[in-house]
Amino acid sequence: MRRDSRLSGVLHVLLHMAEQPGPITSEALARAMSTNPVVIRRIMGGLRDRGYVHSEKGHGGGWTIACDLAAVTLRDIYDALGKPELLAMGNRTEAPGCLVEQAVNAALGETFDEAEALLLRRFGEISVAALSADFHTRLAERGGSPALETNHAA
Amino acid sequence: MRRDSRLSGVLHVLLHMAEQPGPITSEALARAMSTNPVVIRRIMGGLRDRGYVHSEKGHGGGWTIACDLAAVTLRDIYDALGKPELLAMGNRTEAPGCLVEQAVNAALGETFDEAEALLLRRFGEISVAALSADFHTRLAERGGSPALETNHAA
DNA sequence: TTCTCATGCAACTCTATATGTTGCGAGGTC
DNA sequence: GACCTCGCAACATATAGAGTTGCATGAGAA
Repeated sequence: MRRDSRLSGVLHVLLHMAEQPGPITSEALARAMSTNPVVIRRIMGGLRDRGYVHSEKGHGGGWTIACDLAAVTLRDIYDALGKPELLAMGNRTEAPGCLVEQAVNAALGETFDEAEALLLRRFGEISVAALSADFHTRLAERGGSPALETNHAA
Repeated sequence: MRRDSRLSGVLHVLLHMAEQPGPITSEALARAMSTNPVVIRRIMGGLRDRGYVHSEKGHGGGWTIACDLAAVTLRDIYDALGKPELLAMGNRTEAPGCLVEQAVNAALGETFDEAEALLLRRFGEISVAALSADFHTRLAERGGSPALETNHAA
Protein backbone atom coordinates (compact mmCIF):
# COMPACT_ATOMS: atom_id res chain seq x y z
CA MET A 1 0.00 0.00 0.00
CA ARG A 2 1.38 3.39 -0.88
CA ARG A 3 2.32 5.28 2.23
CA ASP A 4 0.77 8.63 3.03
CA SER A 5 3.47 11.31 2.94
CA ARG A 6 1.42 14.37 3.82
CA LEU A 7 2.84 14.76 7.31
CA SER A 8 6.36 14.44 5.97
CA GLY A 9 5.53 16.91 3.22
CA VAL A 10 3.90 19.58 5.33
CA LEU A 11 6.79 19.54 7.81
CA HIS A 12 9.20 19.97 4.95
CA VAL A 13 7.22 23.02 3.85
CA LEU A 14 7.05 24.52 7.33
CA LEU A 15 10.79 24.22 7.85
CA HIS A 16 11.50 25.88 4.55
CA MET A 17 9.12 28.70 5.45
CA ALA A 18 10.89 29.13 8.76
CA GLU A 19 14.12 29.87 6.87
CA GLN A 20 12.61 32.77 5.00
CA PRO A 21 11.21 36.00 6.49
CA GLY A 22 8.68 36.99 3.81
CA PRO A 23 5.77 35.06 2.34
CA ILE A 24 6.49 32.13 0.01
CA THR A 25 4.13 31.25 -2.80
CA SER A 26 2.64 27.80 -3.28
CA GLU A 27 4.44 27.76 -6.58
CA ALA A 28 7.88 28.24 -5.00
CA LEU A 29 7.17 25.63 -2.34
CA ALA A 30 5.93 23.22 -4.98
CA ARG A 31 9.15 23.66 -6.93
CA ALA A 32 11.19 22.94 -3.82
CA MET A 33 9.16 19.81 -3.15
CA SER A 34 9.00 18.67 -6.78
CA THR A 35 5.25 18.69 -6.72
CA ASN A 36 2.24 20.78 -7.66
CA PRO A 37 1.09 24.10 -6.09
CA VAL A 38 -2.38 22.66 -5.59
CA VAL A 39 -0.93 19.84 -3.51
CA ILE A 40 0.76 22.45 -1.32
CA ARG A 41 -2.47 24.40 -0.85
CA ARG A 42 -4.26 21.18 -0.06
CA ILE A 43 -1.99 20.10 2.77
CA MET A 44 -1.68 23.68 4.07
CA GLY A 45 -5.41 24.29 4.23
CA GLY A 46 -5.84 22.55 7.55
CA LEU A 47 -2.93 24.43 9.08
CA ARG A 48 -4.39 27.73 7.92
CA ASP A 49 -7.76 26.90 9.49
CA ARG A 50 -6.01 26.33 12.81
CA GLY A 51 -4.01 29.55 12.56
CA TYR A 52 -0.59 27.92 12.30
CA VAL A 53 0.03 29.60 8.97
CA HIS A 54 -1.48 32.51 7.08
CA SER A 55 -2.11 32.86 3.37
CA GLU A 56 -2.27 36.14 1.47
CA LYS A 57 -3.55 36.69 -2.02
CA GLY A 58 -2.26 39.04 -4.71
CA HIS A 59 1.08 40.63 -5.35
CA GLY A 60 3.68 39.72 -2.76
CA GLY A 61 1.27 37.19 -1.32
CA GLY A 62 1.90 33.60 -0.32
CA TRP A 63 2.29 31.64 2.89
CA THR A 64 3.71 32.86 6.20
CA ILE A 65 4.09 31.22 9.57
CA ALA A 66 1.56 32.64 12.03
CA CYS A 67 2.52 30.90 15.26
CA ASP A 68 5.37 30.01 17.58
CA LEU A 69 6.86 26.85 16.11
CA ALA A 70 8.18 25.87 19.53
CA ALA A 71 4.59 25.61 20.74
CA VAL A 72 3.40 23.43 17.88
CA THR A 73 4.09 19.69 17.96
CA LEU A 74 3.96 17.13 15.20
CA ARG A 75 0.78 15.94 16.88
CA ASP A 76 -0.81 19.34 16.24
CA ILE A 77 0.24 19.19 12.59
CA TYR A 78 -1.06 15.65 12.30
CA ASP A 79 -4.41 16.75 13.71
CA ALA A 80 -4.49 19.71 11.32
CA LEU A 81 -4.08 17.30 8.41
CA GLY A 82 -7.31 15.62 9.47
CA LYS A 83 -5.80 12.79 11.51
CA PRO A 84 -5.14 10.42 8.62
CA GLU A 85 -4.92 6.68 9.17
CA LEU A 86 -1.72 5.73 10.99
CA LEU A 87 -1.74 1.97 10.53
CA ALA A 88 -1.94 0.07 7.28
CA MET A 89 -3.59 -2.92 8.96
CA GLY A 90 -6.84 -3.34 10.77
CA ASN A 91 -9.46 -5.80 11.81
CA ARG A 92 -11.60 -7.46 9.18
CA THR A 93 -14.82 -6.52 10.94
CA GLU A 94 -15.20 -4.07 13.78
CA ALA A 95 -18.20 -5.55 15.59
CA PRO A 96 -18.28 -9.23 14.69
CA GLY A 97 -20.88 -11.69 15.91
CA CYS A 98 -18.42 -14.53 15.56
CA LEU A 99 -16.65 -15.30 18.83
CA VAL A 100 -13.53 -16.38 16.98
CA GLU A 101 -13.34 -13.04 15.28
CA GLN A 102 -13.96 -11.31 18.59
CA ALA A 103 -10.95 -13.07 20.07
CA VAL A 104 -8.79 -12.13 17.09
CA ASN A 105 -9.99 -8.54 17.17
CA ALA A 106 -9.32 -8.23 20.87
CA ALA A 107 -5.70 -9.30 20.53
CA LEU A 108 -4.93 -7.42 17.34
CA GLY A 109 -6.96 -4.37 18.34
CA GLU A 110 -5.06 -3.99 21.58
CA THR A 111 -1.76 -4.18 19.72
CA PHE A 112 -2.90 -1.72 17.07
CA ASP A 113 -4.15 0.71 19.72
CA GLU A 114 -0.83 0.52 21.51
CA ALA A 115 1.09 1.31 18.34
CA GLU A 116 -1.20 4.22 17.49
CA ALA A 117 -0.88 5.60 21.00
CA LEU A 118 2.90 5.34 20.77
CA LEU A 119 2.96 7.25 17.50
CA LEU A 120 0.70 10.01 18.80
CA ARG A 121 2.70 10.26 22.02
CA ARG A 122 5.96 10.61 20.11
CA PHE A 123 4.39 13.17 17.77
CA GLY A 124 3.33 15.16 20.82
CA GLU A 125 6.87 15.14 22.15
CA ILE A 126 8.44 16.73 19.07
CA SER A 127 7.93 20.42 18.30
CA VAL A 128 8.39 21.84 14.83
CA ALA A 129 11.03 24.14 16.33
CA ALA A 130 12.99 21.06 17.42
CA LEU A 131 13.02 19.82 13.84
CA SER A 132 14.17 23.24 12.69
CA ALA A 133 16.97 23.17 15.26
CA ASP A 134 18.02 19.74 14.03
CA PHE A 135 18.10 21.12 10.50
CA HIS A 136 20.42 23.95 11.60
CA THR A 137 22.72 21.47 13.28
CA ARG A 138 22.95 19.53 10.03
CA LEU A 139 23.48 22.77 8.15
CA ALA A 140 26.39 23.80 10.38
CA GLU A 141 27.98 20.38 9.90
CA ARG A 142 27.68 20.55 6.15
CA GLY A 143 28.29 24.31 5.89
CA GLY A 144 25.64 24.79 3.23
CA SER A 145 23.19 27.58 2.57
CA PRO A 146 19.60 27.57 3.83
CA ALA A 147 18.25 28.96 0.57
CA LEU A 148 15.52 26.96 -1.09
CA GLU A 149 17.28 26.68 -4.41
CA THR A 150 20.69 25.49 -3.29
CA ASN A 151 19.31 22.78 -1.08
CA HIS A 152 17.27 21.32 -3.85
CA ALA A 153 19.63 21.92 -6.73
CA ALA A 154 21.04 18.41 -6.50
CA MET B 1 -6.87 4.22 2.67
CA ARG B 2 -8.55 0.91 3.24
CA ARG B 3 -6.77 -1.07 5.92
CA ASP B 4 -5.21 -4.41 5.13
CA SER B 5 -7.16 -7.14 6.93
CA ARG B 6 -5.23 -10.20 5.80
CA LEU B 7 -3.64 -10.87 9.16
CA SER B 8 -7.00 -10.57 10.87
CA GLY B 9 -8.53 -12.80 8.23
CA VAL B 10 -5.97 -15.57 8.29
CA LEU B 11 -6.10 -15.77 12.09
CA HIS B 12 -9.85 -16.07 11.89
CA VAL B 13 -9.41 -18.98 9.49
CA LEU B 14 -6.79 -20.71 11.63
CA LEU B 15 -8.92 -20.55 14.76
CA HIS B 16 -11.88 -22.00 12.94
CA MET B 17 -9.70 -24.81 11.61
CA ALA B 18 -8.48 -25.50 15.14
CA GLU B 19 -12.07 -26.20 16.18
CA GLN B 20 -12.52 -28.93 13.62
CA PRO B 21 -10.60 -32.21 13.39
CA GLY B 22 -10.87 -32.95 9.67
CA PRO B 23 -9.91 -30.86 6.65
CA ILE B 24 -12.00 -27.79 5.79
CA THR B 25 -12.43 -26.69 2.21
CA SER B 26 -11.66 -23.19 1.01
CA GLU B 27 -15.30 -22.98 0.09
CA ALA B 28 -16.50 -23.64 3.66
CA LEU B 29 -13.99 -21.19 5.09
CA ALA B 30 -15.01 -18.57 2.55
CA ARG B 31 -18.64 -18.97 3.56
CA ALA B 32 -17.72 -18.49 7.21
CA MET B 33 -15.75 -15.36 6.35
CA SER B 34 -18.27 -13.98 3.86
CA THR B 35 -15.70 -13.94 1.13
CA ASN B 36 -14.39 -15.90 -1.83
CA PRO B 37 -12.56 -19.27 -1.80
CA VAL B 38 -9.78 -17.78 -3.92
CA VAL B 39 -9.17 -15.15 -1.26
CA ILE B 40 -8.79 -17.92 1.30
CA ARG B 41 -6.31 -19.81 -0.87
CA ARG B 42 -4.43 -16.60 -1.44
CA ILE B 43 -3.85 -15.77 2.22
CA MET B 44 -3.22 -19.44 3.09
CA GLY B 45 -0.57 -19.97 0.42
CA GLY B 46 2.22 -18.43 2.47
CA LEU B 47 1.29 -20.51 5.51
CA ARG B 48 1.33 -23.66 3.45
CA ASP B 49 4.78 -22.84 2.08
CA ARG B 50 6.06 -22.55 5.65
CA GLY B 51 4.42 -25.79 6.74
CA TYR B 52 1.95 -24.23 9.18
CA VAL B 53 -0.97 -25.71 7.28
CA HIS B 54 -1.42 -28.45 4.73
CA SER B 55 -3.72 -28.56 1.72
CA GLU B 56 -5.12 -31.71 0.17
CA LYS B 57 -6.83 -32.04 -3.19
CA GLY B 58 -9.74 -34.22 -4.20
CA HIS B 59 -12.63 -35.78 -2.29
CA GLY B 60 -12.43 -35.07 1.41
CA GLY B 61 -9.62 -32.64 0.77
CA GLY B 62 -9.17 -29.15 2.12
CA TRP B 63 -7.03 -27.41 4.70
CA THR B 64 -5.61 -28.87 7.90
CA ILE B 65 -3.33 -27.46 10.56
CA ALA B 66 0.15 -28.98 10.26
CA CYS B 67 1.93 -27.50 13.26
CA ASP B 68 1.71 -26.85 16.99
CA LEU B 69 -0.27 -23.63 17.27
CA ALA B 70 1.39 -22.91 20.61
CA ALA B 71 4.71 -22.64 18.80
CA VAL B 72 3.46 -20.24 16.13
CA THR B 73 3.18 -16.55 16.94
CA LEU B 74 1.32 -13.79 15.16
CA ARG B 75 4.74 -12.63 14.01
CA ASP B 76 5.24 -15.95 12.21
CA ILE B 77 1.86 -15.57 10.54
CA TYR B 78 2.65 -11.99 9.61
CA ASP B 79 5.91 -13.09 8.02
CA ALA B 80 4.12 -15.89 6.15
CA LEU B 81 1.77 -13.30 4.65
CA GLY B 82 4.80 -11.61 3.11
CA LYS B 83 5.36 -8.95 5.77
CA PRO B 84 2.85 -6.44 4.47
CA GLU B 85 3.21 -2.74 5.24
CA LEU B 86 2.42 -2.00 8.88
CA LEU B 87 2.20 1.80 8.79
CA ALA B 88 0.00 3.92 6.58
CA MET B 89 2.44 6.84 6.69
CA GLY B 90 5.98 7.24 5.53
CA ASN B 91 8.60 9.70 4.45
CA ARG B 92 8.14 11.61 1.22
CA THR B 93 11.61 10.64 -0.03
CA GLU B 94 13.88 8.02 1.44
CA ALA B 95 17.28 9.49 0.57
CA PRO B 96 16.76 13.22 0.18
CA GLY B 97 19.50 15.67 -0.75
CA CYS B 98 17.65 18.46 1.02
CA LEU B 99 18.88 18.95 4.58
CA VAL B 100 15.42 20.06 5.68
CA GLU B 101 13.97 16.82 4.46
CA GLN B 102 16.77 14.89 6.11
CA ALA B 103 15.87 16.46 9.45
CA VAL B 104 12.19 15.65 8.95
CA ASN B 105 12.96 12.09 7.88
CA ALA B 106 15.22 11.52 10.85
CA ALA B 107 12.56 12.50 13.37
CA LEU B 108 9.64 10.80 11.65
CA GLY B 109 11.65 7.76 10.64
CA GLU B 110 12.74 7.11 14.17
CA THR B 111 9.15 7.32 15.37
CA PHE B 112 7.90 5.08 12.59
CA ASP B 113 10.62 2.51 13.28
CA GLU B 114 9.70 2.49 16.95
CA ALA B 115 6.05 1.85 16.18
CA GLU B 116 6.87 -0.93 13.73
CA ALA B 117 9.20 -2.54 16.24
CA LEU B 118 6.49 -2.39 18.88
CA LEU B 119 3.98 -4.07 16.60
CA LEU B 120 6.39 -6.84 15.63
CA ARG B 121 7.41 -7.37 19.24
CA ARG B 122 3.77 -7.69 20.34
CA PHE B 123 3.04 -10.03 17.45
CA GLY B 124 5.95 -12.18 18.59
CA GLU B 125 4.53 -12.36 22.09
CA ILE B 126 1.15 -13.78 21.07
CA SER B 127 0.81 -17.39 19.94
CA VAL B 128 -2.10 -18.60 17.85
CA ALA B 129 -2.85 -21.04 20.65
CA ALA B 130 -3.28 -18.11 23.03
CA LEU B 131 -5.90 -16.64 20.70
CA SER B 132 -7.63 -20.00 20.56
CA ALA B 133 -7.62 -20.17 24.35
CA ASP B 134 -9.15 -16.69 24.53
CA PHE B 135 -11.83 -17.85 22.12
CA HIS B 136 -12.68 -20.82 24.37
CA THR B 137 -12.93 -18.50 27.35
CA ARG B 138 -15.41 -16.36 25.46
CA LEU B 139 -17.25 -19.49 24.37
CA ALA B 140 -17.62 -20.73 27.95
CA GLU B 141 -18.96 -17.35 29.02
CA ARG B 142 -21.52 -17.28 26.26
CA GLY B 143 -22.24 -21.00 26.30
CA GLY B 144 -22.41 -21.27 22.54
CA SER B 145 -21.30 -23.94 20.12
CA PRO B 146 -17.96 -23.90 18.34
CA ALA B 147 -19.47 -25.03 15.04
CA LEU B 148 -18.77 -22.84 12.05
CA GLU B 149 -22.38 -22.41 11.10
CA THR B 150 -23.83 -21.37 14.45
CA ASN B 151 -21.16 -18.80 15.07
CA HIS B 152 -21.81 -17.11 11.80
CA ALA B 153 -25.54 -17.61 11.56
CA ALA B 154 -26.24 -14.17 13.02
C1' DT C 1 -9.77 51.10 -14.24
C1' DT C 2 -7.08 47.51 -15.98
C1' DC C 3 -3.49 44.17 -15.57
C1' DT C 4 -1.05 40.81 -13.08
C1' DC C 5 -0.30 37.85 -9.25
C1' DA C 6 -1.64 34.41 -5.99
C1' DT C 7 -4.92 31.80 -3.41
C1' DG C 8 -9.49 28.85 -3.22
C1' DC C 9 -11.93 25.36 -5.01
C1' DA C 10 -14.13 21.96 -7.90
C1' DA C 11 -13.53 18.30 -11.13
C1' DC C 12 -10.89 15.28 -13.36
C1' DT C 13 -7.01 11.80 -14.21
C1' DC C 14 -3.44 8.59 -12.66
C1' DT C 15 -1.58 5.04 -9.85
C1' DA C 16 -1.09 1.49 -6.37
C1' DT C 17 -3.14 -1.97 -3.61
C1' DA C 18 -6.48 -4.89 -1.25
C1' DT C 19 -10.23 -7.42 -2.55
C1' DG C 20 -13.65 -9.90 -5.47
C1' DT C 21 -14.59 -12.87 -9.51
C1' DT C 22 -14.17 -16.14 -13.36
C1' DG C 23 -12.10 -19.78 -15.90
C1' DC C 24 -9.19 -23.56 -16.58
C1' DG C 25 -5.80 -27.05 -15.48
C1' DA C 26 -3.75 -30.49 -12.19
C1' DG C 27 -4.24 -33.91 -9.02
C1' DG C 28 -6.79 -36.77 -5.93
C1' DT C 29 -11.08 -39.75 -4.38
C1' DC C 30 -15.11 -42.46 -5.37
C1' DG D 1 -14.76 -41.99 -15.90
C1' DA D 2 -17.23 -38.75 -12.79
C1' DC D 3 -16.62 -35.68 -9.28
C1' DC D 4 -14.27 -32.86 -5.93
C1' DT D 5 -10.72 -29.48 -4.46
C1' DC D 6 -6.70 -26.89 -4.84
C1' DG D 7 -3.39 -23.81 -7.88
C1' DC D 8 -2.98 -20.17 -10.68
C1' DA D 9 -3.55 -16.62 -14.08
C1' DA D 10 -6.34 -12.92 -15.64
C1' DC D 11 -9.52 -9.57 -15.07
C1' DA D 12 -12.79 -6.43 -12.49
C1' DT D 13 -13.82 -3.34 -8.55
C1' DA D 14 -13.13 0.01 -4.86
C1' DT D 15 -10.49 3.29 -2.39
C1' DA D 16 -7.23 6.94 -1.41
C1' DG D 17 -3.11 9.68 -2.14
C1' DA D 18 -1.22 12.38 -5.58
C1' DG D 19 -1.06 15.13 -9.81
C1' DT D 20 -3.39 18.25 -13.14
C1' DT D 21 -6.45 21.71 -15.22
C1' DG D 22 -9.65 25.49 -15.31
C1' DC D 23 -11.90 29.22 -13.39
C1' DA D 24 -13.44 32.44 -9.80
C1' DT D 25 -11.94 35.66 -6.21
C1' DG D 26 -9.31 39.01 -3.95
C1' DA D 27 -5.16 42.05 -3.58
C1' DG D 28 -1.60 45.06 -5.18
C1' DA D 29 0.70 47.62 -9.25
C1' DA D 30 0.59 50.56 -13.30
